[in-house]
Amino acid sequence: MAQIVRVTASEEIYQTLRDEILSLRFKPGEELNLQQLSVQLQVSRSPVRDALMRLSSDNLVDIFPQKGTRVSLINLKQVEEERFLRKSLEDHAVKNFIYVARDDHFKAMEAAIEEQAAYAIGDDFIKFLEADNTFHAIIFQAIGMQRIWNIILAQGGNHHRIRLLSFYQKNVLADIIEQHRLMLNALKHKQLDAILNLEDKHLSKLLQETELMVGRYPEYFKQERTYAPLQFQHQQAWRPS
Amino acid sequence: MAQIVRVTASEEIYQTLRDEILSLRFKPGEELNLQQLSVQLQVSRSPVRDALMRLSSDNLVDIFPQKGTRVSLINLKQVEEERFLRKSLEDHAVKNFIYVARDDHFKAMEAAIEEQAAYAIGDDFIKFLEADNTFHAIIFQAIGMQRIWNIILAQGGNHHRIRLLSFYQKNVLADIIEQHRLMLNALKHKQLDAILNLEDKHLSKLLQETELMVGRYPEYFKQERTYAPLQFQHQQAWRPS
DNA sequence: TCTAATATATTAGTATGTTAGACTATTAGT
DNA sequence: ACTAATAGTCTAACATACTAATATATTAGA
Repeated sequence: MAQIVRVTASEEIYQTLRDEILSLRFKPGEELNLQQLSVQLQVSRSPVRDALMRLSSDNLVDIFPQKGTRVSLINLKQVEEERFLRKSLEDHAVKNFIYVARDDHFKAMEAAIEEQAAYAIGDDFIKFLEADNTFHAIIFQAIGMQRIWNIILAQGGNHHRIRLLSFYQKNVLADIIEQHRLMLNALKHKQLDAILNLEDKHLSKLLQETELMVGRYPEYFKQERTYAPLQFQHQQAWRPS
Repeated sequence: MAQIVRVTASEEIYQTLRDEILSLRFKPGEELNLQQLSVQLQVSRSPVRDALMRLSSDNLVDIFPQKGTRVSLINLKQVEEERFLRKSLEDHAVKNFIYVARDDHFKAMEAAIEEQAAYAIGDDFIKFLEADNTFHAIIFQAIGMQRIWNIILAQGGNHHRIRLLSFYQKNVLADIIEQHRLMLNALKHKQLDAILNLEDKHLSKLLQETELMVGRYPEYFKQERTYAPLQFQHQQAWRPS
């Protein structure tokens, strides 16, 4: 049964823009002009608007009615919540995973680590993060919770971007690879406590790095608690400069 | 500072339709005609379409391009995943909650339980479920993770609907209230294990009820893998073995 | 020079027209 | 009667037009 997957313009544009934002090629705070985008992408405003609305519900863009749209700043409160989400779900997933894990899962995870190592050498941060995601995705795949992983991805835009920034720090990549090796080993031996501790360690490291990142790229971060723009109706004071 | 909250037609329609679906006034499987809805709601197709797209990413409607749109059937696999999501996040939340819980939190939870009891007497299932949600929302509110609770709500449409169906069973409401009382008591005494066990018990009860519901309302459930509707969400690259 | 009123430009939200895919009913050919 | 082609009728996706809200530039008045 050959499924014909119809890819709409809206879907394609969504993926394209999401990619640009998550890769930081579109900078946090950067203006996104609907009119201009539709000209560049050679389509009408409708599919572009659809894509921007979806990105808004991903918290990746802020839409200010009658004012403009911009790539969302990295909101530290949201990063915290995305990490809470991720930690909760991974802990639970891992608990189930050790009972169903098969050798081919471990093989795939090893492959993902090797892939990471290769991209680390070439300093290809984006591919590195993709391989990192693959490593974790395998766990959710194995327990039949693919959709849960998709939620983590969809809701993890702020976390994703700050991680990408952190890769510019020395040793960060090597540390991640080492942690993955340790984690894989613990998974193989069903050492649940060790796994959860590793994750905690990983997370506290990220917290340290976050401070560094805010210091280095202050313009990318939401500094003050202002009025949070809601998904589709907003009332925030923001002036395009 | 009087914030003028601009409520768009699109937003209003989204809430309205979502309400209709979650309350089961719109039946699972029921067709939703864009043209027809826009006439009924006295607006153009645009805001209705926006609302339907958002409902699609909530997994509450399925959009089949060039074919039609319908209220999504209750997908048991998705129910399972929504419960995984909820259980993971609540466990983690409760662990944090017992350290920050104050008396006014407990008071609010007691009030929510009393509210439930009142609605149970009147067999107002929808309000009952609202009060149920309030009970759990307080925990997330207390630990500053309101957005996490919003994710549970947004992603919990299938779970919500099957719970609502289950209320037609005898004793279900009374059992839930009793469980909440036990849980609140355990929370007050920081008995973490007791809380987690109560949640597990609660969940296994739901599994039993699920089977009953499928038998009673088979037309509301997705039985077989048919054509996958176009999903407005991110697809992950890794393929199953 | 400074402030206030007003015109102008720009924006997202909404309305409406058009296109193309998917199904159904009908008809033509055997 | 049965199949194959086709016309007609649905639909959502996409394009375009319009409206109302908001920011900015300009002007008038002191």
